[in-house]
Amino acid sequence: MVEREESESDLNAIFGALANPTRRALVEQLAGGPESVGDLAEPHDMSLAAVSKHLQVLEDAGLISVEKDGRVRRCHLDAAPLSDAFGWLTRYRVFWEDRFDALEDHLEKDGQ
Amino acid sequence: MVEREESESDLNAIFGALANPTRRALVEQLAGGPESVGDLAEPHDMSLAAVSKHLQVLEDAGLISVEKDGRVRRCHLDAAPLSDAFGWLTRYRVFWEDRFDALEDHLEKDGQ
DNA sequence: ATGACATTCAACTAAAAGGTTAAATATTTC
DNA sequence: GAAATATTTAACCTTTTAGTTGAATGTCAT
Repeated sequence: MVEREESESDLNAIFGALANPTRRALVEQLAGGPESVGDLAEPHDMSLAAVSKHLQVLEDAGLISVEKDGRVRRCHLDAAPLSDAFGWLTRYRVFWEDRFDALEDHLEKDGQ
Repeated sequence: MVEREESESDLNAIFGALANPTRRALVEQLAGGPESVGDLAEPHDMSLAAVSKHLQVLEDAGLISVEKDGRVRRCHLDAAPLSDAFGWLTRYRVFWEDRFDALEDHLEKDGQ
């Protein structure tokens, strides 16, 4: 039984990780499947070291895990912690419910 | 050609706003109804000026709006932008539902 | 008009974030 | 074992964040 609670620090780390566009892009990339650090870094206009740091932030937030495979580090998405963020937001869903219907339509039409 | 409904800067601001526990607490307070800056600040162990700055961050993210009422500024929740964050997270929902399928249980137990 | 009240602004500080380049650490290949 | 590859670490820089205190602003009550 995996007990996941929304601790303050978890939400700090998770929302903090998602507050950066490079890190959100990395999550999107990893949604397509595991990738090496180098491959993840390639589309980004910054040094490999910078991307490596972003990946560390994502790992600290529990959003990715890194598997050592020879000299390559293969990253894969571990999206479960996002459910904590999702859960927090859900509390306030009632405040935008009118817009929520439109959002669902939008996601159904354009989604994935 | 990254087509996205939510603009980068919006998500940066929204997730960034939520990455801080004081600001999440302020959102929770405002979920109960509009409150003055002073009342909002009272439970927090920091100066009024600090809370005022946090409220400014929330306002910049579009999460609250402030109405001038005499010498009091009354803040009210404007949670609609949270649906953008919700929408972003929804894309990855499949990644944690596949593995855990426990979100609903989780929300039922801890949530509301 | 004076004073109390509610809030912001300004100036400052310390720490964290986001980036750089160069060197270090593994690991594979020749 | 030397060179090439993949990635991290270290040192550094600049900007942002989160807080402080004290002065300024605007409004209400007397």
